[in-house]
Amino acid sequence: MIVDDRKLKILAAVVDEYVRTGEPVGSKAISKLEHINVSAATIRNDMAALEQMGYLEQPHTSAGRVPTFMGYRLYIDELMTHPELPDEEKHRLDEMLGGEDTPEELLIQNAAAALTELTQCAAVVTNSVPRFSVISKVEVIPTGKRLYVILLITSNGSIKNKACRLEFDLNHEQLEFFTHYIEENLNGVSVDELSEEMFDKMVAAVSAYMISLSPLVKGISELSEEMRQQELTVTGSEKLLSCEDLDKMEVVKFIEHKDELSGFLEDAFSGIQVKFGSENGSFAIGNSSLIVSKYRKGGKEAGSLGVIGPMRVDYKKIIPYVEYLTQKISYLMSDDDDIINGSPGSTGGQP
Amino acid sequence: MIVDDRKLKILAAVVDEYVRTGEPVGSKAISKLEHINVSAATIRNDMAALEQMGYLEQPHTSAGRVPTFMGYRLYIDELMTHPELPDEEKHRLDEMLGGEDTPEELLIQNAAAALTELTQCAAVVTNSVPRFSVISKVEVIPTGKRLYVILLITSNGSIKNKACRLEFDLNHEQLEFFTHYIEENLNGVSVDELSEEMFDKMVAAVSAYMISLSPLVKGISELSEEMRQQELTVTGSEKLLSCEDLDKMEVVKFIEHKDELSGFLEDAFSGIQVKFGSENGSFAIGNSSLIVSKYRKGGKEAGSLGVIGPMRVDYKKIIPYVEYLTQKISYLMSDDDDIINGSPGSTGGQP
DNA sequence: TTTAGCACTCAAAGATGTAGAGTGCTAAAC
DNA sequence: GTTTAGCACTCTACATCTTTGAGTGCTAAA
Repeated sequence: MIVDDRKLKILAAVVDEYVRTGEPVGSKAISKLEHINVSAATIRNDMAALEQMGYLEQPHTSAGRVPTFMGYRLYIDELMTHPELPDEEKHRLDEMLGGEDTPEELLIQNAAAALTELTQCAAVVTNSVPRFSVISKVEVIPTGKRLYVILLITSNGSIKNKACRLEFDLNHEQLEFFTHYIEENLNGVSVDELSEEMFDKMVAAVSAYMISLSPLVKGISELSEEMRQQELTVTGSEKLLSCEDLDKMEVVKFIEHKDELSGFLEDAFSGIQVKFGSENGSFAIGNSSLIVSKYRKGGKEAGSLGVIGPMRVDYKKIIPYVEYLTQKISYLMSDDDDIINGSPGSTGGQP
Repeated sequence: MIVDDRKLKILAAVVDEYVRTGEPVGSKAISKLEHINVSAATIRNDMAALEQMGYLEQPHTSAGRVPTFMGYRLYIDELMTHPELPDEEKHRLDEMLGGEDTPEELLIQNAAAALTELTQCAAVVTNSVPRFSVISKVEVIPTGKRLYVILLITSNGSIKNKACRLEFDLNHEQLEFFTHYIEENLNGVSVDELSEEMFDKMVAAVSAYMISLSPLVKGISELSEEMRQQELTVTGSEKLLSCEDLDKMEVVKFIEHKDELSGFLEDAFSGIQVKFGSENGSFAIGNSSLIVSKYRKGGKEAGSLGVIGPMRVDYKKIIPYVEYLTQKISYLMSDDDDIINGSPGSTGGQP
């Protein structure tokens, strides 16, 4: 079976029409399109061929054709025309994102809100994980009887704290020793490098000096674990429920277990990706489609952003949105970066 | 129209049956109940009267009757029998909550988990707001060029932090002055007492010394605002999605905007409360019912805990659960109180 | 005041019929 | 060889009709 140009053109036309109308499309409808110059009968023959090759299918004998997910795949990867977003749309998105001084968190939230509104689908975003930022400061502050607060600050400005109860109170000298030890071992280490073993070694080292210090190390370890954690947010999931193409039960299950998506997003390659619900296990809304891209921060991949909708979704419209937002956010974040980085080495002015 | 005892008895029976079966209940079904000794025809007359008074309604002419929300209201407030929870159930709940040394946070979480499991509805809890705890420590830590982290700790152990950028770097003396000033003005002040004016006065005071300190005061003000904020957690919301009586779209919207409930919970009176989704604007899942109660800490109302389910829910079962958990948590928290309070005055061991 | 009986109503579910869209196949035209 | 027109065929969606059963309201008797 030869896949000639005309067949591909017809496949593309079927996808476009189906996306537009939501109804199975027949040979007649295609033949009426401006850019198609063959009769309905010819199209019928080609459609039968495309069906045999697995790109189209018929819901029932006397219905038009619907793209299979192989058909969509071919369309997206090879056939789709990919227009640049017009300037006015870009400005609109810029406004929705917020200006240069918008905090990172809000930037991501705004992107999600914009995607939900513009695409009428659910948006999925992950926050920027500070993978390549380094520990810039660790403080241990006494706050009460045997009660201490650990404070962890990284070069990208994220701050975490945790209360910690020890078995004995530390005297000035012990606290000094511990702070000094931690500073030497952790300052400048990237969040991603921090490993279980590293902390085990540290526990061993400080225990030799004083056993009751080890809860502090454990606390720091937990904090760094928290920092590495990426949070996944899905907004506008109600749009999926009002979508006829999707099984409500599956949507509900997905909403309940959206965290499972997170591993999948991390594994993805860079650049824009389109995955169908049926193509993998963990993200299993049948008939659904996930369009994501990774944004960067300071040149490194930091998080993902995209859209979940029915497979029958306007890829021509959505892909440019996701692409532009990714670029813009990457740009805005890299811009911020050096302002926040400050002078991470400084442990500055304690009285 | 007279509302005699028999009519009330019949209303109660209709609610009970409807809660049990989920189907509109007819006169025949009621007449078969053990404690009802009149014929179906009599019941029909009474039901017609109850319908006219607005307590019952018919989905269509030849169907049985369903309680209106006025009917539920009357049932809950006046008719329902209210059994004491049997001891074995109490013990079961006690175990699910955890022992006396369970931290407050966990206590609340466990209560939510218990409610979800026992009622097969969503549970809603708010954390114990540190309204009456006092500021025990404020620190300002330099972390980079013109970059400072403010740390706020209260007597009940909650910790908040915030990054803050100044226009100039502070020298040792300025930082000392500021820390000292804040300590004098805020230590021992209860979180609830902190007011806008108080901070305005402080800004004025420190500005006289150095204008660039005011962002720090503003930061502290924002942190204290955050502290006063109550966090609302909804667990088991998936139960609502698998509930036929509720509109899935509304449920999903509620899950995404659950924060809106928080204001509503704060306004509630003490004691157990039952509110229907249709009875107020901000909590708008049609046909839903919210059963909440406030727990106390040290004699003062500290937070809420309860259940969200369909209006057709087993009030006889759920209300005792919520009531008992509220009492138990109030008891456990008042017990804990002095352990956690520690030594709030101490600003301890800075080198 | 309560009850039995009966005619009435209505929704849900099944049966039947029709219209229309779309197909595959064949034979003729290019 | 490829494309097209024509035609019989298939199947769904929709509308209409019928049946069934649960439940009611009303009336007259207990």
